Amino acid sequence: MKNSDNGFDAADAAVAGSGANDLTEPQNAAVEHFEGPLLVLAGPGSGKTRVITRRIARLVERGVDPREILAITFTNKAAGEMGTRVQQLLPGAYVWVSTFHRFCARLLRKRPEAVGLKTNFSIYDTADQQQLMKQVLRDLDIDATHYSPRKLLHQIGHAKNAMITAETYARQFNDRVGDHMQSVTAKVYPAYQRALLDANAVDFDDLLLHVVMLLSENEEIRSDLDNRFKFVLVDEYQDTNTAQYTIVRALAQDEPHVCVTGDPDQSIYGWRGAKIENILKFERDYPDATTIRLEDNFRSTKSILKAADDLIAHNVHRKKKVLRTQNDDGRDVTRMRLRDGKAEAEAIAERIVDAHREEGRPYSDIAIFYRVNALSREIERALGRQKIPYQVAAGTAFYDRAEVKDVLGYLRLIANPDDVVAFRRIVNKPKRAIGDKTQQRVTSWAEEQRVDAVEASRHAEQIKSLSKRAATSVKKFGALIDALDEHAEGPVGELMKQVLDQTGYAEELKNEDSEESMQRLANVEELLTAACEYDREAGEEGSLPGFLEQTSLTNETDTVDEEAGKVTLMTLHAAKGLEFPVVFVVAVEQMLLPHERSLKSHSIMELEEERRLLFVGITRAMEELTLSHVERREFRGRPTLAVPSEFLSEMNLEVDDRVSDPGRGGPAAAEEWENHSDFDDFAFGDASEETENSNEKIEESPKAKPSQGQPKVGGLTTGAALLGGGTSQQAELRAGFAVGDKVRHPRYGTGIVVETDGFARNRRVTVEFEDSQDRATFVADKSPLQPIGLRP
DNA sequence: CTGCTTGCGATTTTT
DNA sequence: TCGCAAGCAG
Repeated sequence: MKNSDNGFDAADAAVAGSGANDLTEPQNAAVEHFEGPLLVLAGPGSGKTRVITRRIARLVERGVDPREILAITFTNKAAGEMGTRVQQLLPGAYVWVSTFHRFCARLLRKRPEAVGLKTNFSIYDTADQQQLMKQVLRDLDIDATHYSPRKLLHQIGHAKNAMITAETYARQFNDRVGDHMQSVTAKVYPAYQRALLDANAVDFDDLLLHVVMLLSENEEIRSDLDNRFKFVLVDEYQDTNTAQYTIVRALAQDEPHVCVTGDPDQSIYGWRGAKIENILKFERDYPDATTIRLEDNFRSTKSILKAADDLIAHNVHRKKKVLRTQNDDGRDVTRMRLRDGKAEAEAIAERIVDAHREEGRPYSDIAIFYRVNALSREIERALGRQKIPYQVAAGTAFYDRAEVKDVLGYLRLIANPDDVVAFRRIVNKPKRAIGDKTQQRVTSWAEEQRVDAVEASRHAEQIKSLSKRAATSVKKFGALIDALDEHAEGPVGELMKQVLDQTGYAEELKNEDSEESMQRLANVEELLTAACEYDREAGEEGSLPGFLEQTSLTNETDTVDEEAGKVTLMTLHAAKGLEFPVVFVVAVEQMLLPHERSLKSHSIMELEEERRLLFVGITRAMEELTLSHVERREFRGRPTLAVPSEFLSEMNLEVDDRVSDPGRGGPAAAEEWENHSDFDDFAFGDASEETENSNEKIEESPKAKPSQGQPKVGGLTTGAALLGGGTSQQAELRAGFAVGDKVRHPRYGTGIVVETDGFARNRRVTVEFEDSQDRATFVADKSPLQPIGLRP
């Protein structure tokens, strides 16, 4: 495996961007562009990262002070890589390369009081957020079963992404009747923010949002930073959310030398609040912007690029962009059809064995992508059977492991005694007989007395509600923290050793002496190593909050070995930014890719994001690409009929049908499957389930319910609905289907209307689907059929 | 206060 | 089907 644009060559260092001709013309133009806003639209594999680093080098060469340059990325990995490469081009020069979140954390550490924080604030991850939210709900007496912390946090996160503060949100939805969720959120959001502030903590979104506030309310700070960072570079600009966008704008107001790079066609994080519009409207935001397109692809074969181009051309909300390459045609891109998930996994495993044995492909050249993690299982099994080494790029991130979080919890509480989530996490770990009730009593007493939880523990005997026993335990805990506090100012490694030792945490793991506990002990030791490493690297600058910040903002999930000699399995999302000679994308099926959820939303934007996701997957491939789909897929234990993805028919692919192939899965097996009771449920949708079901496919045979009398809207044929007889505009559209119309069904994909029958509510349309070659009849009024394209 | 059981719920996840 | 989280007995 390689990271895209990772091929750092000696030439880079030697020429240091001095206009050498190892760059294409547009690449060179981007490097040479000096002042003023610059938009670089970079197609996949077009050498974007290389351009950015060279551009930074060139700026310095022109006399720009490296300290006036700020480069922002989304991931630590990208920041690290960019930092190293800049370092190689400009030895010794200090250019600030950082992620958005780290950048914001740094700013907030400098001016925490401006947003109501203290400098030692904690950074909460999603688990911490949920923990805190649970307490908030308990305090507000809100039923957590109907209003799950997860969902409420989702709402809040959404609002934060759109830069809606708690106050604004509350004002907007307080008196409004309607959406339950929103009115509950209106109550919960301010309380949650209050709780965060009380805990002297921020969540990831707050990191950005607080900075937005800081910059918008303090013109002095803003202009200072604007002038300090004369040149701002932002990578993956298509993934910025509203808060990030606002921050960039604030830093590029007086000195609008801002260079953003990205590819709208690779925007796949809309669901996380990323606004693809940010990059699309850049030229409007900065009217004198220069736009450069990097359209030469150095990665893929012509066949692969053609498939990618054909696919993405179907997106309507898009800036047209050419994809071209000097590379060979290469092998055809294959569309492989199999009987079921097992056959699919097996076929891929066999193909990999072949490629490895016959063609001498190293396993590390090969990657398998899927839409959802759950799909990795079957593939892992097949690879295991064939004894193919593989690695799954997902798994629980290192810092998400319980034992790691526990140890960090102690450090967090020592650094920030207000951190109630940390307090509650570790106060009874290992077991100290301080249960939920006791914890509750301690924290609420602390709140009343306006002291932190640790201070409350020190005075446990004063807490009237506690039993003598409980008070003793709690007081002991307070003394423990005091003892550990002694080491707070020293090296983090030393402090951590003391924590492991004095709390009895390490001992408990040792005593358990199971396979699992050994692993956990090893993880804890790894954390200790990381702490010592931090001490060494940070030197004088090192501090406990500094270490904690690093761990909170680092996801060690980047532990995918590049040269491990293993096949790599990962989600399509995780694949962004990587490249592999051989790529398989599995389960290219309706309901999976595009995913069910985007289909149900009936939103073109969401469907297009799914298409971009496949686009990203396809463009990772350098030489060989196989997209597979199956006839039936078992999902969550239920067998389901699978329909080829509508995206497949948007490309012109070589078909490899392993179902019709005799010897592989006979009709007998198929029948058995179809007799499964779930099948009926699936294909024909049962009225008893939901009336608004999307499965109102009627039997092809005239077994379907006969027309139950004509509607009393004589005269008008299809017009009834068209004139408003329907229930909604959607119904109007649906009822108006005519033979020859192109339509889309969320489950079956795209097709052509071949027959219509009945009127108004009973209007039925028969559609022939492109991919399954199946015909199906629907009640137009009730089906989720959507017209596509304009009727002549 | 802890250990077990049942039940629900379920994409994607840069920080 | 599976994994975690809330809910009850000892």
